[in-house]
Amino acid sequence: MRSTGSKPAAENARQGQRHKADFAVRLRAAQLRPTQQRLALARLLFSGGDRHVTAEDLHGEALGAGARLSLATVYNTLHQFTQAGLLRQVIVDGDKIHFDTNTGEHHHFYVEDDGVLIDIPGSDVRIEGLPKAPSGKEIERVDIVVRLKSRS
Amino acid sequence: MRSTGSKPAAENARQGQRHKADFAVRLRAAQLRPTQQRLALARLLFSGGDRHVTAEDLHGEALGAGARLSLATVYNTLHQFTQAGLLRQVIVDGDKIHFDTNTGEHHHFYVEDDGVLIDIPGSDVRIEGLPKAPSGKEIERVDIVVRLKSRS
DNA sequence: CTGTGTGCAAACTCTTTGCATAAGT
DNA sequence: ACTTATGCAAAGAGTTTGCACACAG
Repeated sequence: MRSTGSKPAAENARQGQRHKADFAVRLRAAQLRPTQQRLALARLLFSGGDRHVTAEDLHGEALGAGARLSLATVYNTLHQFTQAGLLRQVIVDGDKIHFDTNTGEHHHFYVEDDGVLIDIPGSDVRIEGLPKAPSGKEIERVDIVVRLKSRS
Repeated sequence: MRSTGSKPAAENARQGQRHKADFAVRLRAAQLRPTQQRLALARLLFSGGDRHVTAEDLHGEALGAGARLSLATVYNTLHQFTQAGLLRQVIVDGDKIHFDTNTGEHHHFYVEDDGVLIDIPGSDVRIEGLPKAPSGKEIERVDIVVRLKSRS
């Protein structure tokens, strides 16, 4: 992971107000009204580095941060964000859907014991010998999940 | 089914019944009693080539084939088979668990439109540049899922 | 016989949905 | 004002579980 689109700290520091506005602009660009709930979730999701959350995680976090929203809204919002390309879903277990703020090409370690996801930069990994898609189909995405267990 | 009396091992050697006996032996090796239901499912799963099924699929198939068993038993059996190493789970969508009769190293195409899985032989594929597992963890398995969509 | 497996239905988890209310523009 | 989101609670899908009965050894 190099200089991939990360903004220099200077730009962020330039204008204190800009942060909030950024999220609003970003939401608007996705044709989503910047409501309080969506802004709160966007702030939690996109303020720091890349994150992996489940709906429940994020709901709890939002409540803890003082936001007032329902789990249903979190689900709705996560799906809207996903559809808008701000998030991506990661399927690793049958139980929960994980949402990933890193929408670039990359893969995952999955720690089965505690359900934690860890990014593997896509640039590091090369896959060879993959057959091409059956006729009539095209490859939408290639996901690699490296399942980890604690060493005993 | 047929003889209510004792089934001497000699019957296993009988040619005509060899198939069935094979399944019974296989189940027994996994410390699973070869009950009617388990035999019926084993027959459906392992008679032909490799298969991918969901619990509901298999239940419907079994009923269609004249077996009399409940969905709960199918779930129980699939998990027992999985634990015994006869099957393996494939997680590709959050909705259903797919069970794969191919327990060897291989990967999958996943056709998102209709939920169909297609094997990719593991021998064909090579992955390079994968970071090694974080300390304290070890790699249990590497799964590749190639998601396909219909070309428009 | 004795213990294990099965069936049934209820319980459970995660996720989605419908509709009245609230908020955004 | 007019439109779009939200909250709530109920519904929904897939899967699991508890217990009485049935079957395999």
